[in-house]
Amino acid sequence: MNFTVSEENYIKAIYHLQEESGTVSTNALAEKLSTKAASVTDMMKKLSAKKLLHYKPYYGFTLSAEGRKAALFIIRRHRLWEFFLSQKLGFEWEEVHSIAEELEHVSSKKLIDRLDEYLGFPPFDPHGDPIPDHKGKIVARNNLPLLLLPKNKSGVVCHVTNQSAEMLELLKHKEIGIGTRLEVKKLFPFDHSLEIKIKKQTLTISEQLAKNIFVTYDETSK
Amino acid sequence: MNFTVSEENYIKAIYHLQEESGTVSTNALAEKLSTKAASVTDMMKKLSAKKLLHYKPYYGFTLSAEGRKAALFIIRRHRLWEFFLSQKLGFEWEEVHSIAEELEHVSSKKLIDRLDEYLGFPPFDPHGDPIPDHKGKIVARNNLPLLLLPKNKSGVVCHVTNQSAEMLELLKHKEIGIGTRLEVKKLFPFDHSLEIKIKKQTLTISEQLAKNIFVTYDETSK
DNA sequence: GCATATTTTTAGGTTTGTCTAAAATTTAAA
DNA sequence: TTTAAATTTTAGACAAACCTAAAAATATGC
Repeated sequence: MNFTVSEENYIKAIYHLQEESGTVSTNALAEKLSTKAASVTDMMKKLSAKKLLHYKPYYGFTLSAEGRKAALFIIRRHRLWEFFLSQKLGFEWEEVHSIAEELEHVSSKKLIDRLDEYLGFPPFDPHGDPIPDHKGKIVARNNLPLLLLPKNKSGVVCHVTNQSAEMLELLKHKEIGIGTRLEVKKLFPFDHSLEIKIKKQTLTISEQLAKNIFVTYDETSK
Repeated sequence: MNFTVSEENYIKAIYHLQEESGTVSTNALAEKLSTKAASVTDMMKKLSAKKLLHYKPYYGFTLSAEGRKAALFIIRRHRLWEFFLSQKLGFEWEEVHSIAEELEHVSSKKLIDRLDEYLGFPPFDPHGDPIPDHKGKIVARNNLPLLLLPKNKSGVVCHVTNQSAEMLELLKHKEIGIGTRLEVKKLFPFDHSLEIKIKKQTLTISEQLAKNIFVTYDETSK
């Protein structure tokens, strides 16, 4: 199967929306892709004719097995390039997303499998998202939203959901990254802000930021 | 300046045709791009409106200074990716061209400059073609067609012009690559074939193949 | 349960890059 | 130098991916 750049962007966006919220509406997809609802409807007809999604007019759509498989290969390419950019070319994590957005459409399977090997088959990209393997298989992540981490128990940041440059800039400023070990010390009901400890420092983060941070909680650790 | 994939392919093709034969005709360009003359005329109007080429209907076209600069940056991207594919990912030299053809359209300048640095600022790609630097400057090559290499003087292969998979396959079979040192032993007037010596072996190559091989001739060597 | 608001689809139009067929222009040949 | 051949351009169409505005269908409020 070979897709246009536009088709690939739609497939990927549908996959992500399904992950985030289960359902995908025409308007939600239009917003995600910065396009208009009418354009989405056009493309839905095209993709459903190609059997990539189940589509019933007015009742939304979901990816077919084949569509999901296609999405996973696009995501594989995206995340491997992100890893390459960050690891080999020294890009900051807030820069990699937009460049990988272009590289992901280069579709030689051999290229991607070789790149994967060259990078040492990394299981996660720089944002902590899992990288599908050469068969499109993705590892399950055992993670917890930071807001649910028990107080005074340490966790390790493994994933951030929102990948806007704005949020990544804030995380970088606070020196929070994938792999950072931290503890929640206090929760203020007034504005739902949290006080957390990283190494020796104590700092405050907003509810909005905390919602986007996921940690692995290692029950045996201190 | 930002170009579409199509515009970039036209700019690059015009540059190469100019290099090869000085002039560029509508038909030659159409053939090079596997398209039709009418499509070429359409694009010529577009590119000349963008001041990338000098165009007078019925009298051909040449790249403007700006068009040449654009071409050199596209070629820079292409050749750096070729080098990466061959050097880092272990691709054979006949495989790199078509993959680089896609990668070259990813246009982040920062990406390419970082890649260049990562690769150690290579001056030549795997086919021996020079890689323009970050300012678009290209080094002059001091090379000689194999047919003009004096008999019994050794030269080093530095460049092959035809980059079809067919020719590269043949070169690989005969174990001739960039950097191979060889000598011309005999020239047969009947079919213009050559007998050459590589290391300890003697082998025969056709005129057709020899025409596409260029060597550096080091006068001080044996 | 009906009227109104929201969402989604349809209808019709635009741009980019392509095509075929016909017309215009230049080149070559007799 | 005049005519035939080859090349190039124009004219008109088409597909992909997008748009706006209007119509259709679904969801919501009273």
